[in-house]
Amino acid sequence: MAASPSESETLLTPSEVAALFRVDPKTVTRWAKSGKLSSIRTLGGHRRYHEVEVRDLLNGIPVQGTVD
Amino acid sequence: MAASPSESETLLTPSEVAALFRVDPKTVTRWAKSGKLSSIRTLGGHRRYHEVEVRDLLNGIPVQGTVD
DNA sequence: ACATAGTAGGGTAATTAGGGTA
DNA sequence: AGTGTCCTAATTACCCTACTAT
Repeated sequence: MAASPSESETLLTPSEVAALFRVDPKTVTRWAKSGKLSSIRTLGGHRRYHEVEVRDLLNGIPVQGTVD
Repeated sequence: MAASPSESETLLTPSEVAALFRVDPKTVTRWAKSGKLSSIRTLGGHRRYHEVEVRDLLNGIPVQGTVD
């Protein structure tokens, strides 16, 4: 049985994603707001990103249907 | 086991690469478009270059199979 | 409750992409 | 063929203060 993909996923902080792309953390936030990158919100409002999605993006694999 | 080369690599901005080669950033872009230099893209379309590859090129070590 | 580091938010300057040209 | 420069539009970086994460 396949569990929901939303669970058991390693989450990355904005600064970690920023380091992988060599951009500013604010830029990653901008990507999330634009819907270019899906994001989870902590109860305090901070964003967390799926590692698998980020790594796919780094490898040039486009991801679809991701709205913040 | 060889992991994806896109991971765990320090990336350089176009201007940083340009400074290392003492050329205009536009020239670095042309190298990437020609496939002479591999590059990844930010979600906004800006290019980032692998530092190790740039270092090798600076040392006269040719790199193969790099298509923009 | 306190301290440190990271993040959200808004606003402004600096880079970059892309085409065309010298 | 290869590089530098000019242009506009888009993207990204840095400034700040307040709030969250640990």
